[in-house]
Order: sequence, then structure tokens, then C-alpha cells
Amino acid sequence: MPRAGLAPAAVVAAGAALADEVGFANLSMGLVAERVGVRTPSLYKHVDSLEALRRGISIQARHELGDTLVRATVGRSGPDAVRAFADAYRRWVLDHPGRYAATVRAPDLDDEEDRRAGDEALRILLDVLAGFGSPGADAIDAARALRSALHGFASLESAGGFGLPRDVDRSYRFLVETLISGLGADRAGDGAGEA
Amino acid sequence: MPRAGLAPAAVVAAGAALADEVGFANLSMGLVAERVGVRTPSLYKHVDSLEALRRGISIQARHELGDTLVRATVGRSGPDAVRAFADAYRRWVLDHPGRYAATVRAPDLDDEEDRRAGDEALRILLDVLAGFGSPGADAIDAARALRSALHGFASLESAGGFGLPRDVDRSYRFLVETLISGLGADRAGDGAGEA
DNA sequence: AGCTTAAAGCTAACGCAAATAGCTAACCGG
DNA sequence: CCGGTTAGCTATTTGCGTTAGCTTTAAGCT
Repeated sequence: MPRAGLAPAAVVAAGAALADEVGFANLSMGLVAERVGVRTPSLYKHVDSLEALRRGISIQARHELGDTLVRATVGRSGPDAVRAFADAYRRWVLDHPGRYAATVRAPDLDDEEDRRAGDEALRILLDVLAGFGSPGADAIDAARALRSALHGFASLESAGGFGLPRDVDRSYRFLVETLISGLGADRAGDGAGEA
Repeated sequence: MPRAGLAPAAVVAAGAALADEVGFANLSMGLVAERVGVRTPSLYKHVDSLEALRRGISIQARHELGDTLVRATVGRSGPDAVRAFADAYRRWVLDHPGRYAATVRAPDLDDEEDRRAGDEALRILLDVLAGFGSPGADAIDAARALRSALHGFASLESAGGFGLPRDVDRSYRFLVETLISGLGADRAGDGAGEA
């Protein structure tokens, strides 16, 4: 029997591709094995378990998303950077639904690499928002607001949550502009800003 | 052997309670059976399958969330209604993480009841936003924006996605006020408003 | 080249959860 | 009191994750 010449990274990559096709939750060792041309138990020579494979996909996906976001926003600033960030974010999620589902899993706090991959997108976001004029607003709050909104929209859209025929692109643009407008406004004294 | 006096609704209710404890994804027929004091195969006299049980939990949870939101917002309007809606939403999600995960599943488009339960929250949201002065903004866009933001925040928080020690309540208030402020602003000509 | 050895692949088998089959006993209408 | 319906049971099947243990490949050393 000829060897497949497999490596852990190849298994993770195949798993990520498969997750985009069948859904992250439907990933199974059998499917991955078939995809890489090997019998199921052979996979255990490269990954410890299905759980470990999922974690590997999650970490890889977060890096890919991070790279995409950096590339999309480099050289831009202010509202323009936010728009570019938002567009790249949504595009990537739609193109990689399985990988995206993987990124959402709560990082294992005991796993250094896992935690760092999770912080990556947040750091990029803070850079994008740096110098964005929102008086009295903490940068962390702004980053969380933007991340929540984009994540919420993307995950609802990806899950088919928008039933109505209203144009979804348009709704997304509305969301992004609403946030940009809201982040730019001075709302001193509303109880969330200041101090 | 004495009978347990079970009914489909009781099984679904037990499943929902269990989902909040162990997570919607970790729900199993065995756990539910143990909870209601019956052997696993007996459950199939009341629900067709695990998948059907999940759907039942999902529908019930959506109704519960809808009721909660209606009760929280009745008698209020404008920004005040939005705040009440947002607070009730987050509170419910934190109190019922398993049920909330169930509500996020994409409704089965072939199932009338499932689809209607999914529309319920949206209708409430449209009522809350009715008459909210956002010139040039389509109500559907505004509803999607708010829903995305709240869902995104709640699901990230519920999944433990906010690693940093920054106060989460504060970030939530910031998000809600940002949206209210953004929705109230006139942004004619930004490409998303103005029909 | 030939020998040794780590590891990549295989088949076989186990454990667990979902689901089905078929039996038994409890309640409900007469 | 009696017959039918049905909730519950045990036993069994199927499918997937995982482990055990064997075989063969390929790489490294002399």
C-alpha cells in the first residue's frame, strides 16, 4: 500500500475545507478520512481526536480571518477603515461558513496558542478604531460593539436567519453606517461614556 | 411499574431546562430520559427523534423569548423601548444559554410553525422601532441592525468570547446607546438610506 | 547495498448514543 | 369486569469515535 504522505497540517486543512461544505457541526472523522484518501483510524496518527482537530481548524481559521482583515484595512483609517473591515469580514464569513463557525468557539483558556489566536482579530479591530473620534468612549467598548454587530449579522445571515426578501447587502450597509455614525457622535452623559 | 405520566410538552420542557445546564449541543436522549425518570427508548413514545426534540425546544424557546420581550417593552416607545428591549434580551440570554442557542438554529422552511416562531421576535422588534425617527431608513434594515448587534453581543458573551477584564455591562450599554444614536441620526445620501 | 527502526497505514474490536422491534403492564371506555 | 390503547420496558441494530495491535513503507546509518 502506497503512503498518502499526510501531515497534521494537511489533515487540518482538509477538515477546514470540509467544514465549509458540510458545516462545522457535521464534521466527522470518517468524512475527513475519505477526503484525504485514508481509512478513519489512520487519522489518529496525525491528530489526537476529533476535538483536537476542531481546535486546530479553529486556530487556523482565526489566523486566516485575521490575515484577511489586515490586508483589507492596511493603509486606511477612520470610517473608511471600518467599512473595509466590515466588508472583508462579511465576505470571508459567507465564503467560509464552516471555518467561521469554528472561530466562534470559546477559546480554551488553558491553551496559550488558542487564546492568542482569539485575541488577534480584537487587536486588529483596536488598530482600525484607533484615532476614531468617539469622545468619551473606551476603545474596548467600541471594539466590542463593532465586533458584536458584525458577528451577529454575519452569523445570522450565514445561518439563513434573514427570511424576508429585503436586500441583505443593503441592510448590511445600513448597519455599518449606523455604527459609524453612532461611534462618531458625542454622547457624553449617557451613562456609558465619560470617566 | 408505575407510569411517569409523561407528555410531549413535558419532554420538551425538560429538554429545554437541561439544555441550559449542559449546553444545547450536548443534549442527549439519555440525559433527558434520566431527567424525566424514564429509560431512553421510552422517550420515543413522545418525540420522534433527537432532531425533533431540538426543534420543539427551539420553537418553545422562541415563544418564551418573544413573551419576555413583549412584556419588557409594552407601554414604552422610542429610545426607551429600545433600551428595555435590549436589556430584556441580554438578561434572558444569560439566564437561558441553552434555550438561546436553540433559538438561533435556522428555522426549517418546510415547517410552518417553526417559521412563524422565528418571525415573532422580528415583529416585536418592528413594533419597538415603529415611529423611531430614523429618516430615510427602512424599518427592516433597522430591525436587522438591532437584532444583529444584540444577538452578536449576547452570543459572544454567552460563549465566553470577551476575554478582557473590561466591564461587560458597560460595553453593552455603550453598544445600545451607539445604536440608538446612530439610528436617530439623519444619514441621507450614505447609500443605505433614502429608498 | 543491506540492516535497523520510527512511523504511516491497515483491519479488528470496543464503547457509547440514536433509533427500532417487540413484549408487558397500566389506564380508559364500555 | 373486560378489551383496547399506549406508556414503559428490555433487547438489538447501526453508526461513529477511539484504541489495540499488526504490517509495510521509507528513511537513516554503516
